[in-house]
Amino acid sequence: MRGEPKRLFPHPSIRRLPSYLRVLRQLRVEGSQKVSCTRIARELDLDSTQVRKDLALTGITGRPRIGYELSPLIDAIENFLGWNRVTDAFLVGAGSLGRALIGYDNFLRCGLNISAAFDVMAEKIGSDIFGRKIHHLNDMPELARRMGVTMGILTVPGSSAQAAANVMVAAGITGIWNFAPVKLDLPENVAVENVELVSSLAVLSVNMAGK
Amino acid sequence: MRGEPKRLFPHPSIRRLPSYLRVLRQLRVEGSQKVSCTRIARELDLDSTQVRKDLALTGITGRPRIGYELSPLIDAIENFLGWNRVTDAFLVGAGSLGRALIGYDNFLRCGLNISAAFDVMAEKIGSDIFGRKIHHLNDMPELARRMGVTMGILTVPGSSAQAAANVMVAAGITGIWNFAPVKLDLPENVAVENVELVSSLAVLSVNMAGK
DNA sequence: GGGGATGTGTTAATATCATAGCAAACGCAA
DNA sequence: TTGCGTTTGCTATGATATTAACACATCCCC
Repeated sequence: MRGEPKRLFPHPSIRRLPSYLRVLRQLRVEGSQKVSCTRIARELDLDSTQVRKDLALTGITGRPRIGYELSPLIDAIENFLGWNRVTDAFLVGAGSLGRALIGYDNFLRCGLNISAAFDVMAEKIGSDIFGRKIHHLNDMPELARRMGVTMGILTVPGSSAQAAANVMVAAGITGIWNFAPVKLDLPENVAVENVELVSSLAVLSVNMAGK
Repeated sequence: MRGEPKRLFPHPSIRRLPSYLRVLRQLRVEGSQKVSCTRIARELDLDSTQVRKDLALTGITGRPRIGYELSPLIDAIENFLGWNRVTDAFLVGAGSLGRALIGYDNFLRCGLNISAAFDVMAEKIGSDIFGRKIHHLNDMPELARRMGVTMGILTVPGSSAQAAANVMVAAGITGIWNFAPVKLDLPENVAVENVELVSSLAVLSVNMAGK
């Protein structure tokens, strides 16, 4: 038996939505006002039926022979993902990966604002990365409470990930974006999304070997 | 119709193998000499049957009531993934993400050695990151040929990703680990693995919203 | 030695996801 | 207005992946 008993929406679909958003925004910049699934599918090398199904679960509806109106569609996807509002997040682990994520301006389009960073190394505390202050991890509970932050990004080494996650949970974090190569042990009510870079590398490795 | 017609091994299984490897190495450090699927499954919150099946495709075999011998199992997985040998790779895009990847020592355990970096910004050329020289992208073909490098890591902004990828292909790269939020248009014989960070964020977003 | 507990390997069943097929909706051109 | 081609939305088929079921092998304890 696994963690989540039922899934409301298919994971693969959710993972594809951001790429749809990308091409839709691009098309809008280019001046389009409507778009067909066929077009999106061609752009991303997917099946058009699949695109249609994915879009359907955002609740939007298209018109035969026309397709979808671009702006409402973009709004629908953003709304579905909760990216139409800005979500503040705290980053834990001000190493080079953390620095890279803070500087990654693409997240703004996803409604993600990394409002502060945390670490435990004394020499880092007080300095800042791209304008975000680095605080001591111990100050997180108070700051999270005061600023109402519930999302955390974990970019510490694997060896200290669980300990850091514990502090985050104690601070009231309910969603952790975990970049550490560790299976975190967390309460039921905390959502986790693991970014396993090496898993991705593994796929590339076997694909290259198979050619 | 999609790109790859047939897949030799199930993707989900391949993606899980590195986490098994992590657990197994940890157990070895702790002094174990054998391990059961049940144990691994518990450690990672998976189904034991699934673990057994995944391990089976590396070709190794266990013994009832005993489990698997640790070291041969680790070797089998590493061998399956091609991580028992060092693979040199070139990194394109010496921004903060590129820097983070170069400094990520975990890749050594995956047989990945980022041997040089490339960029197009004049002020970066000639300097180095963690001991890796930054060359001009135009020098890549010659260096790739000379050093026999066939794997590339793409960490440039989306807007310049396709152009950079074209240079990589021309340089003889046959596998691209793509961190740019773009669907690359590449020849048939080049393997790509896309790391879509925002897809991962999307999943976290809807999971948090659903709690 | 002889149960019992545990763990593998395999086959079968289920759930999930992707793909194909088709009718109805609609704009466009004649 | 009428026929044609396109595109949606739905249904059903097929592929893949996960979970369950079970027979057999091995060790431990008695």
